[in-house]
Amino acid sequence: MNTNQHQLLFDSICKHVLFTEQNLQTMLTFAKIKQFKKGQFIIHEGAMVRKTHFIRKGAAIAYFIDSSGNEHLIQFAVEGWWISDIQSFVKGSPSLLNVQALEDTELYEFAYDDLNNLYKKIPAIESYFLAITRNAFASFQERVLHNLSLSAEERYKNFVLKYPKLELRFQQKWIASYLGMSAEFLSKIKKRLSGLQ
Amino acid sequence: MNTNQHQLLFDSICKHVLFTEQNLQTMLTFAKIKQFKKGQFIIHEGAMVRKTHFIRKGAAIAYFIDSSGNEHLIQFAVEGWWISDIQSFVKGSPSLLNVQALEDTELYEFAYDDLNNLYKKIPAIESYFLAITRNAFASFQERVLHNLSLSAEERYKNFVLKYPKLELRFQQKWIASYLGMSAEFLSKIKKRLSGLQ
DNA sequence: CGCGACGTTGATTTGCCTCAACGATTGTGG
DNA sequence: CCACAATCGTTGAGGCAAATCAACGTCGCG
Repeated sequence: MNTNQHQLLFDSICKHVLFTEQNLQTMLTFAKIKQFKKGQFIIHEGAMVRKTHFIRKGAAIAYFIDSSGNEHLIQFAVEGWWISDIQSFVKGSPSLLNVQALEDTELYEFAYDDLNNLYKKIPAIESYFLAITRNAFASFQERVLHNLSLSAEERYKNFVLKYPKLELRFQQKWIASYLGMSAEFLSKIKKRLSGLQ
Repeated sequence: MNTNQHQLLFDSICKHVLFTEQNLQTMLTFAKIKQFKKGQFIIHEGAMVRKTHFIRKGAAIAYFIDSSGNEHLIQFAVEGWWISDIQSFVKGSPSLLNVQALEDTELYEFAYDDLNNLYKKIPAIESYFLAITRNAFASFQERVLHNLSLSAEERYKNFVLKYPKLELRFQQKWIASYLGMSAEFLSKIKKRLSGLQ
């Protein structure tokens, strides 16, 4: 097992805390590496999976299906991002979300209990999770703020500025859902914007 | 300084991690206790305050003022809750939010750097912050989900069920703002609901 | 007591949704 | 590798949930 193949995870951690290659090796003994084909489910709604995932390759989404059968995108993830159903992960309750691979995907899977043990062995990992959880929290707060204060068109323009790569990589219906508008309306917004410039 | 007067903070921490009274005493040496009169600002928009606050008594809100001058409520807080501008706190950027006391309020103030030092002395505090940040993250995710999938009336009914005490304690205009609807529309919803039962 | 903020109610408007039909693209099995 | 299906994106018509605007009653506070 060489570090090179785990560079993405290593870098992600080093960005926030002091971390050695030895630490990484220890951490990896707690991880399962899994592969998913495009379209496969990483977590199924209703499943009891107290796990979180770090994507090494590919892309995935987490979405919710409401009582009318409409799908609502909660989160995107690509290489270097974490994805899970945080509510289920924290509370140990059944998953409310589906997490699905949108491309062939390779990821690290960590179980809740294993992480707690890891924190004891390597406190820096807990610091790392505090840092990234705080960032995720801040970005969800920003999303709420945008939902409250911006029009559909402004939200879309904002999204393209913030995530130009996601815009190209994910289908428009998912982007529309993420932004809280219908796919048809996003299509009209894009037409309007391209006509203007 | 006796523990009794700090029971609320102590309990909040003990709910998540192992914590001694000695730990609490150490933690308190890093805290400032402050008082605010009803209406006073705890954090002003634009201020550089890398601080977070735990409310011992009273009530506060964090809200955003958009480019049209409309106020949007991001967060409520009462006794036993933490409140800050998380973005500003994490990044060290100027505050985007106003944090304001809605009643006479007493709180503990912790500076970002002090907390980092505290984590080194008492690792349990970092575990505690990971736990509560994760909870806050999960509840913002739930809020996004509700915004995406529920009608205004459903969001309101949900809110009353989840926070019956907040419903009584905060003005309706703030509750409407929190739920992403106009104050007038919330008024109409309440009338409709009271008429039905 | 009087002023200003808050809450209520109704009339009108609007941003966005829904539905439907059609073109474009992608995936799949023969 | 092509044919066909399925999914996705586009466009337009019509509708609705919620916003906005305005007027008035009410409450709390200096």
